[in-house]
Amino acid sequence: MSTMSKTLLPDAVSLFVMTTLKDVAKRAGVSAKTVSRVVNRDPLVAEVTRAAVQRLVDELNYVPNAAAQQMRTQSSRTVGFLTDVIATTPYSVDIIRGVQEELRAEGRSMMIANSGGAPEQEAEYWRMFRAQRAAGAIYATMYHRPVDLGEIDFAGPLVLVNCYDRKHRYPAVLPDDLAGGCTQAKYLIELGHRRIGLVSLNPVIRAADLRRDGITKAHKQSGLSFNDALARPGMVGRPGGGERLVAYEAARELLTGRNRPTAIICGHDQIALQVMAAAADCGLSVPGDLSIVGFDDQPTITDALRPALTTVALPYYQMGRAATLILNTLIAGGDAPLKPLLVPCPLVIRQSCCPPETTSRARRRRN
Amino acid sequence: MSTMSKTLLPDAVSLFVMTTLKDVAKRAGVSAKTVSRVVNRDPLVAEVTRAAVQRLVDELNYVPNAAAQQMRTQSSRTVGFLTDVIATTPYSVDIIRGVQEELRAEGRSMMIANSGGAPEQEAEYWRMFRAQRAAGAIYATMYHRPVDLGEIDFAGPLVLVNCYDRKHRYPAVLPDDLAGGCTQAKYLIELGHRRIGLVSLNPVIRAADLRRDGITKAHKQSGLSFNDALARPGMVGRPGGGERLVAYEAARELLTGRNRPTAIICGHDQIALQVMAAAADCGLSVPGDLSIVGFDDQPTITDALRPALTTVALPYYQMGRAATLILNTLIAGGDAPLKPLLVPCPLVIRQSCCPPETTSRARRRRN
DNA sequence: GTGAAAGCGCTAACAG
DNA sequence: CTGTTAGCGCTTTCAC
Repeated sequence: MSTMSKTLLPDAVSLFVMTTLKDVAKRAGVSAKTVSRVVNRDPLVAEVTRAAVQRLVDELNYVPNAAAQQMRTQSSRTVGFLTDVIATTPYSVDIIRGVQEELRAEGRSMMIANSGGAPEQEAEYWRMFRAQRAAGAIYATMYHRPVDLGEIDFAGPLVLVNCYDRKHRYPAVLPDDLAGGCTQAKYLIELGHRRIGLVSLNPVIRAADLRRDGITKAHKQSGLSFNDALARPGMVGRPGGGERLVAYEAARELLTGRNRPTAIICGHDQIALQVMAAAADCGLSVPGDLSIVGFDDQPTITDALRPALTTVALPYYQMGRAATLILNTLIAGGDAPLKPLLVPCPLVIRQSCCPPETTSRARRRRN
Repeated sequence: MSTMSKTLLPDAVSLFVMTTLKDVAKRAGVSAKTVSRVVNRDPLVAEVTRAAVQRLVDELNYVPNAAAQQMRTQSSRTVGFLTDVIATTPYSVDIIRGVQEELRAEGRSMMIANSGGAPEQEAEYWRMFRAQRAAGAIYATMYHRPVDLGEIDFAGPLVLVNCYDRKHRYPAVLPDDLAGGCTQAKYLIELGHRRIGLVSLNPVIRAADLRRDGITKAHKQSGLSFNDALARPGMVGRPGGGERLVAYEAARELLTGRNRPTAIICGHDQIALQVMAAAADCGLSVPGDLSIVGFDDQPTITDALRPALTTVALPYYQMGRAATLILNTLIAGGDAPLKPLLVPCPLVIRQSCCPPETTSRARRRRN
């Protein structure tokens, strides 16, 4: 049995008359304030009263009206979450999961909006967050990039995820792409590879540069140097409009050219997918003849590939949590780190890499 | 310049004192009600007054307090969106996009929550929606399945997406998996294939049965019959815990056995990925020696594969929109369809299928 | 056309 | 320990 009854407003917007504090108070024979105390766990209530009221609260299934609470306390438990293009990189939605997990811990709720990248829609949603009097907001992009937020129509604390404001006005949480690139290269170097190829992200993307720097750094740390002749872009065109995968062709070039690499670092798992296809078409076995390491760790690809793909994970879930922790601190009046928080990208070892020497032997062992 | 000023509550919860109706009214030298009229586009306001008030509204950047509106009108523009495990099937988040698109058209906002499948958390979130006095709710699962919602602590209208209540108490929007399976088979049959294999979804999943029925139906319609001996599960184990891909092994069985199929229908794109790997390892070229058709249309896989994967799309975005249209109708006091709404799954033709006769010739043409 | 008064459900401040 | 009063920001009702 529900305690709500349905009625209709003139404009046919449905309305649920729900149990109120007063209802509970009346039935309990106490004042509204006492019920309020019980519901809010105020210890200054006699145990007998508390129990009696609580019983009625449960029985009537009373849930306080958040709007009324918000009005009275002048404070909101709602946080706004705004994204550009949700789900272009599928697992980036894990950011949402992470955010929600932390919000839940603080008893906050999340109002979500997705602008599709259109500035007018963004403005509309900031306004919506303002209308809700959101206590704070998180702005997330679906790939790592700088953003121009301009003058935002929202005055609460704001934390950026996967992006950063060019003017550094807001705290940001970013994947540590430089270290990630370093991790990719280091792993291959430690396996013994010396001719390492790169089929990179779209060069116009910030992560592409950072990863490249990481790869160079890893080589330097081992007293080696990365051979630029073995690097090719795996994607070209404008991101979010006409971007094209050319990793297959790039990989074929690398694999049929002189000085064929024994391992290839990929800008992401889709690129790895194409590099694997190119290897197969060149008659090379993976990892026997060619080791491949991806980026992102998109389970639908990495687990499904044969051999399963060794990759570096984008820690979206952790980034969502980290951003929310910062936001919670800001809402509570605390301070945020001045510099972007870099979240590490862990290596996920599967079956697509092995030492270069043991080629045919390793391959046989594997079968 | 912002019109908000920041202060702190005793418990350090931040609060923004924002412009109110009264502020605008005072500055405009009119009553609060008049400002309310202007903001709500009530035509019964003198044009001069309207313009003057509007100017101040813009200048002070006044946005009505949704909580106060909700209290006074006893009606909420908020809709709750609850999911089980967001992002296990990556593109299922497109449901969110679809929902949001339709909500925006109605000026509603969305409160999102994700239970991870835990019943206690679900209960917590229904409570949260109740606290917000949400006008309605959408419950979405990340793969097509029946759900036991039990007694839900929410009395507003509820629409299910990608799932249905065993007791059929709520309207549901589902992908038309039967027709989808039919589409897969029909396409191959029309290309001329007569020995069609199937590497299916986990048999415990409802869609597996429906698709199978569709495949059988397509064969019947062409006066053929589907050969059960060419069917294998591509996934085994409990979904959402220990589920394993075995499509590679299944495909090898089919491809090395007698009566080798000239085409394989896959339960989803990851399965197709493994089938493609198996084909390559058996020395078969795709589509020359073997046509492959997937399901889901996960762009990260289908566009990245070489050859690009012909597949049947799961219409998540449309499903989200359809569910929200139904919800909007219900909120407005209208009726919902009694039977689940089946959304068609369109065929997306790429490069992984061709007629069976032209094997080697087609292959050469393609290169 | 416009304004004054009342009240939605809740809690802060204070009184008892 | 418990109750009373007042008011958060808005819109409904009704009067002018």
